[in-house]
Amino acid sequence: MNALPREFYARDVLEVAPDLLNKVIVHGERSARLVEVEAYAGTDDPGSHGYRGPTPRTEVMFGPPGHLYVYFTYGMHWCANAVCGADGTCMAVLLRAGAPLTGLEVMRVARGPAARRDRDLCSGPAKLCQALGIDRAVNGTDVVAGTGVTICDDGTPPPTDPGRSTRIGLTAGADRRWRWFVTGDPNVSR
DNA sequence: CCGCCGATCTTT
DNA sequence: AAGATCGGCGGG
Repeated sequence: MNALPREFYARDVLEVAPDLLNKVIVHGERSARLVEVEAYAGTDDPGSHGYRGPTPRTEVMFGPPGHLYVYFTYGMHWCANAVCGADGTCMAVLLRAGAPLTGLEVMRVARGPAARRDRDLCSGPAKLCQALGIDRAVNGTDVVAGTGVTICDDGTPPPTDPGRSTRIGLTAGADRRWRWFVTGDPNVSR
């Protein structure tokens, strides 16, 4: 299973986001197949953390593609994005949900008693990070290098006709249909 | 299954 | 003061 090359990410986020469906995110022995993503397009996008320009929090999104932008929200949750586009631009794909593949025992411990079923492990952006052990420690790390958090291609193609909708949980920029998901997958968030 | 509410703290 | 969320609880 090969890490996706840097060029994969060095494109417009609206091309990269649907292409990330069915790719595999790996962290140590834990892995999950991505089934739900959202695109965020920086300074043109009122829904993006980067809308008002770079800050200490968002500087990773303005950097080179193929890195992880991890942010903390609601006082308790981590969420992860794959940074896209050219260095200096601000584009990222929020990794919203995955189908657990390996390391399910470790994921269950990490997620705690709320995760009764397998589909409770990775079926949301903060659940995915908690299950995979993604937090501040891996913000800015390279997902191409093959060390640490890596996004891989195991040969499964993206769906030819993915589900599509507006993004979830936004007030600003809520009208853009920049969410893609694997239709019918039980791990897609609600 | 659905909807509401509180938790908790960083960022602006 | 609000936020790219989640889990528990109550009702249908």
